[in-house]
Amino acid sequence: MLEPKTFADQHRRTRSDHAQETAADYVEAIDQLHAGHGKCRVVDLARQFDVSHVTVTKVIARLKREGLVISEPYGPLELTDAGRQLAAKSRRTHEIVFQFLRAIGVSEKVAAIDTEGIEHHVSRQTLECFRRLTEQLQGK
Amino acid sequence: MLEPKTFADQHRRTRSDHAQETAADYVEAIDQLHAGHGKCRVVDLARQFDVSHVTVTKVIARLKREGLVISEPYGPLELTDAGRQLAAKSRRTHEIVFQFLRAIGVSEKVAAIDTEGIEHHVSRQTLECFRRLTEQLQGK
DNA sequence: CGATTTTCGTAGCAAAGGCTACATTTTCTA
DNA sequence: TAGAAAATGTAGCCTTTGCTACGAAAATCG
Repeated sequence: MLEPKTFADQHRRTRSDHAQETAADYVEAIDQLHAGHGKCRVVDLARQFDVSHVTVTKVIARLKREGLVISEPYGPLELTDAGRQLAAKSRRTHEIVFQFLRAIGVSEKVAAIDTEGIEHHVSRQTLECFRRLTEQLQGK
Repeated sequence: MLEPKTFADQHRRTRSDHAQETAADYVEAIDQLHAGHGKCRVVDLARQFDVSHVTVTKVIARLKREGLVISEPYGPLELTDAGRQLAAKSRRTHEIVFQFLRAIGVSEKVAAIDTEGIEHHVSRQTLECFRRLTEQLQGK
């Protein structure tokens, strides 16, 4: 066990999962850009996240090390199976949180922003409560 | 400009406010430890956040530079007025989020954890929706 | 085809927040 | 009060995620 990532421990969660959040954001974006233009380039992500292409390159390098992304020099970015799985999971969570915020009365614009921040910090249990309440509120 | 700029604007927020989140967490903790034992020491924060005392020292050094904390060598940590204000605001937000999660059915344990993650990403508008819905659900 | 523009890679720097190891100061206790 | 224990400080290193600057590769345009 190289990394003691025992997330069973409770207090550790809020701190150092930042890299994991970034990973989720990136694969989600790659997935969506793929669905849109059919391909994803470094410069697309740079524009989307409003960072320099260098920052994107560095994050992508890490995601490649972690087996989430594949690409060749000057080539488009592709997700691995693991990358696609993470993207799908992120997208589902994102959607549940967003719909929940809309359902409780948050405006579309603000909900879009807050979802970005919240989605990485919602446990399975809370997510289920979100989904249930969204149904209830919509069922009215 | 192929992509709408709103995306970039949204992501800018989720990215680099980490230092501000840390500041809020720290002053909140300092405030609560103060309320508890009457004083707060580096080692208390180290235990609370489960990091080394060195990490705490470094964060505190930043918070001192930013005028949120005051302390003398080997002395206890004190909040400035600005620090207390931030702590109070953080505590209010924390409480609203926590009570909201409890109200929608999240267990106390999980709510405590998720609140830590969520509280820094909730806009004023969303917070107001949380508060309103909590009232409604409790009013039943 | 050549030239320009766009995209990408690399080098090097900074800030935050992690760590260990070791020195120092305070505090506790025998 | 002397010595041990606890707390704090300092030095030095790492990783992530930012940046600018500059050069190389690809794509586009004339």
